[in-house]
Amino acid sequence: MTDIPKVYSPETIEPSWAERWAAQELYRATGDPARRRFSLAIPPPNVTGSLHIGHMLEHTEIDILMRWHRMRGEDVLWLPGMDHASIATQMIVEREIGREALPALEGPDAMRRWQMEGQRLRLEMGREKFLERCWQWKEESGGTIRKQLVRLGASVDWSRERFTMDADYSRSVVEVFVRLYEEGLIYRGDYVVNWCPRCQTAVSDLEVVHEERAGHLWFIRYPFEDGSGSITVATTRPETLLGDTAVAVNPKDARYQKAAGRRVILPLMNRAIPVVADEMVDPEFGTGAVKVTPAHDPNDFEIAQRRHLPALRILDEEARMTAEAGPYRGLDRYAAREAVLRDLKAANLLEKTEDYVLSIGACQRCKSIVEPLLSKQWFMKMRPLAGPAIRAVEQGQISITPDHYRKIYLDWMNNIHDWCISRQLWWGHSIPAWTCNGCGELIVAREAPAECRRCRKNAFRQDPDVLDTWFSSGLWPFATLGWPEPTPDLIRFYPNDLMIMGFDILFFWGARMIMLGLKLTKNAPFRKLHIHALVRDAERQKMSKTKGNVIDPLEVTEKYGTDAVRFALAISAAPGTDIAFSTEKIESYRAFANKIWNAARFILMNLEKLPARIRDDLAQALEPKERSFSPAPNSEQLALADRWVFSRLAAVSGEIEAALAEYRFHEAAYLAYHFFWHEFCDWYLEWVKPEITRADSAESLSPAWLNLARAFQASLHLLHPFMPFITEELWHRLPREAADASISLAPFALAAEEALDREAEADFGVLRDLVVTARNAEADAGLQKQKPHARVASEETELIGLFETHRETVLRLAGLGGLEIERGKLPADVSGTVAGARFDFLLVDVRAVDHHAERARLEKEKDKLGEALARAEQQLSNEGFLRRAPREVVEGAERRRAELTDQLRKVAEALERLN
RNA sequence: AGGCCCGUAGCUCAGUCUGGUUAGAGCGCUACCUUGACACGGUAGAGGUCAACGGUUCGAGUCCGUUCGGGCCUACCA
Repeated sequence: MTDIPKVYSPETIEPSWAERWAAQELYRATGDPARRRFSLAIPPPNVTGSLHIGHMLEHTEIDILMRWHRMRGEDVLWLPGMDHASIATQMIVEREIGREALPALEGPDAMRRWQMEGQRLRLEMGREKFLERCWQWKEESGGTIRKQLVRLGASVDWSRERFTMDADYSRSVVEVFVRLYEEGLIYRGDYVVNWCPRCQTAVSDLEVVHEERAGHLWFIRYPFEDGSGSITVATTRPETLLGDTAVAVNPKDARYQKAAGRRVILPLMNRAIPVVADEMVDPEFGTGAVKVTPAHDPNDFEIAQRRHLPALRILDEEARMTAEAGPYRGLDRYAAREAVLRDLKAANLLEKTEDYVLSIGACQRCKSIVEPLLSKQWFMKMRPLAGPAIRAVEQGQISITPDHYRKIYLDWMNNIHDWCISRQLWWGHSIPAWTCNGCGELIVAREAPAECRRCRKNAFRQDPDVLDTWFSSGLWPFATLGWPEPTPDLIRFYPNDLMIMGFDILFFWGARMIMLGLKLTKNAPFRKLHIHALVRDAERQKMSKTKGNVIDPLEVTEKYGTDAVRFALAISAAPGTDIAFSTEKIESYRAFANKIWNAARFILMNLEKLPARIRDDLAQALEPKERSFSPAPNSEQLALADRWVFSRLAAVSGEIEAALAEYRFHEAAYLAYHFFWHEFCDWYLEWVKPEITRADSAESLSPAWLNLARAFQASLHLLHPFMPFITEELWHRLPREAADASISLAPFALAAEEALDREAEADFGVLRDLVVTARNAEADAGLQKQKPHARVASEETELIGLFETHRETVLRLAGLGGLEIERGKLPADVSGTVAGARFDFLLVDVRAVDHHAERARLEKEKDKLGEALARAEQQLSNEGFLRRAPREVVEGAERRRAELTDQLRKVAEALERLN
């Protein structure tokens, strides 16, 4: 029986619902062709980490939409999964291995030492063993993420879970590589790439984060070979001079007309190198002459290609000087810089040094300064892929929201560069390329070749590198559905209807998915791409572990309940604006959950008092068979409230749906919040309270009960996408016929559109105004406790009738002892008369009125009204306004003027009486 | 170097695209209320020259321009 606690404790109900939803496979997509489908693939979290608050926002937004679409009767697929996070996972596993080997280490340096030791041990243990460790890690960490998703109530289809390194998925990856290679869109070559000397791998442009740092610009003299003077170059990296193979000047630069074609002696190395002319050189910068180091600078590399200059690699994979650096061999890049500068100074070749702020690139993963390095890598040609991806967005096959991300996407696409896709790592998809041991032939194939097509030998070595993780993630929307096989799922659910992601991976992932999807499936991978906000802390700082301002979703979930956290996120999620998040915010929506709980508690407690037979009838009446509710005819007093609440339900449902359709989560959540708290609870529930708390034993289900139960149930449905747990729980506590059903599979909007009732809303509104006017008057008079008597008068016959009908309700809600209802106006000379637009109101027998406070209040009111009136009059006396403004605006102003004049007059009269 | 976003109540933000009532919300604050769902509550209230200046317009928080302040992104300036 009614053992409903006064305070809602989410922890007592959430975990069990979460498990039941998953265990019952409630969210398994049916594939039922009779229903409209709605599909979305989860942005796969990394197996490396557990979920953070940003994930929770993402999953909240997605889940709201998925639940909403499902409740609209659609066949919804939300496909879950994870990606293998090549570089990040490898780092973590290395560190683990290092930690095991050196358990005694501690202190700030421990991590780094473990990492180095792990890297060494990895090479020692070999590829196979290391990968075993990675898989082991993946099982553990992946399990954690899965548990978190379940706990957060994400309505995903677990039967279709995917991992980017599943066998089927890996086959898709190989297929894509081979196809693109055969088409010439993937190629291998020697280019200057971003090399991370710590991770020991190439990384793509996007994986390099730029940062401004204070540095220097060194001016170095390169003497002409013939001894006639010198040419001065400016550089931020003097140590790379050891690998210079030319000096370049702009051909149009008058200063260097005679220099081009001559030779200079490379300082310290005493090598003669040419001065070449190349357009790329900016005459404005530095001295207008630039040293050319083809193996360590992408620009220089291009110059070298054009001018047929050799490339000398003076730095190795660990950023130490190679044998090419002669006497500097073995030095670290920064030690080498010191040595070079010292020697230049000694040789009097360093002309000057200037302070200079330069932008420096660091590895996104480990923050080491990346080194531009010439090496053999695999690349994907992006221009041919970008064209269709630009058109798809420009022509609307894919819509990107909020709108300004569309422009950012197009801008990036239009300036795209080739993508370095090979990584010198072990954890990931091996590149399906083999080199013949006999003749060196390169063979790219779906499977290991049996014999060389050129020399017929049968010994090969496979390319040791793996693919960038984003290469495989780029296939996510279709590879998860079985592509390239035409599986039923692929046919049914591809292209996806929607993709939601954070801005930080728009280029990494979103753009590449679009390009690859269009290329490989001839289809956009999704029709809509929505970019969600970033969750920041209350001071709008980015959350980070080092700052210690992170909000851990599981922690706050346990403390405040998933529903509260979800709701706090949703109601803060205005498109295009970052979210300032705080536990205070969560607390206020925990209060909302508590409010819902207590409304239910009230209803359920009274429901218990009804005879069992009536409850059975109610259970039947709550089955939404016709998928729409409207108010059952009721007593005159209650009918208005019923009509009103169903009208509001119908209107609010529509507004929420409109907001959700445009990803205005904040608005949708607010609408549900405001309706439930400030309409359903504050007015409807209060209105019908006496009727349902009455203890008499009814023979049959009363319309009051039927309407209340239905309105409450319909409210739960509206709230369910935002607060799945509490709504599911309460929905089940209502009398039900089928115990195994779930609110998540029931219709979203239960109130029928026919329930929209403007007349009921208007009438209810006037009564509400009367109650509020009375409360105001009582508060002003300091009489909240006394239950004073009052008079109300109106010149409208209908209002008189309305007031008469609802006199009892008004008395109760306003806390009045009695109410005279009169036709006409109230005498203006009686102190305390409040004039509304449609009625006058007066407290009678008011003794202790604070005249001073009353006067102050009235003065203020008068000023406010006066200002508003002046504005209206000014507008109406303006001929331009009368001539040009639309009629309804002018009429509105006229009406306002009339109302304000009336109100102002009454306030002035009241003031006069006081004096 | 280019581009984007933001500046509205003490705090966090809606509202600006599509100009037109007396500019809203949540939290916080003040007063009153232990009324039989809820003090994670109820009732009422205080609090804003919408960053500044100029322009367009009958009318600007909303459109345009400039300035100031804050944040972000892209880029091969050696």
